[in-house]
Amino acid sequence: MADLQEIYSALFQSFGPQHWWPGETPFEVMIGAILTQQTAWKNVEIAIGNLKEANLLDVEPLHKASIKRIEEVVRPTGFYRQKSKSVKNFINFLMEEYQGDLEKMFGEDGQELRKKLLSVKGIGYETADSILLYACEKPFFVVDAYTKRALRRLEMIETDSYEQIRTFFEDSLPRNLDLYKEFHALLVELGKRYCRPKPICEECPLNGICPYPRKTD
DNA sequence: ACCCAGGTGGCCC
DNA sequence: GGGCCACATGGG
Repeated sequence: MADLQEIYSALFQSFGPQHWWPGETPFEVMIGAILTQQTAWKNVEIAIGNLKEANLLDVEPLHKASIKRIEEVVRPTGFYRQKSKSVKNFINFLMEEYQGDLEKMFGEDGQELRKKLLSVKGIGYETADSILLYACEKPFFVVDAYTKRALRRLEMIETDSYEQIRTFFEDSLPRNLDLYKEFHALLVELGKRYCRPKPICEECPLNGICPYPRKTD
């Protein structure tokens, strides 16, 4: 069976560095992580643009902004009523826990911070780990739908459990921030291009490694 | 007219 | 712990 290093090498050789996360500041990364839930990144770009336009893309202004105002600017990302609440919940968390000072947040122990993030309504495993990895520089592997689908088709997992798949990556790879960042980004690129619900296996860089072309889900 | 997108919380068992 | 459902806009 294929191993993760082999898959990483094949993806990196084919796609090259992905320069993730696509955000200018850690705060933008964190808000983007919430807004991109079950949503194409293109829509998130519009919402981020709206937030910048409205000078809302920072802790203080978002803390003062009403839910209604936030709903208006994040509408293009879909689920906008839920997401505006999630953003508010997250900002309230930052204020209460760190007085809005992100440096205090970054200074916290990773495991402890993860528990706290997961207690915020609207932040689940993937969003928490995206924030931890790409904004806080804490080594947690991000698992998403593309990751699960790819590993399923590679026959490297049986489970669908987020935590089991995350620990599978973390136990199999060197604990390296840049590796985690790049690998997750490459898996998303794989998912977008080839490992789709309706797969496009012919030109997939994992062709020859992945048994899926000969099989079905 | 479908199907899909870098999920999550509530409810139920 | 897992299965099912609502949540919503925008693009192929």
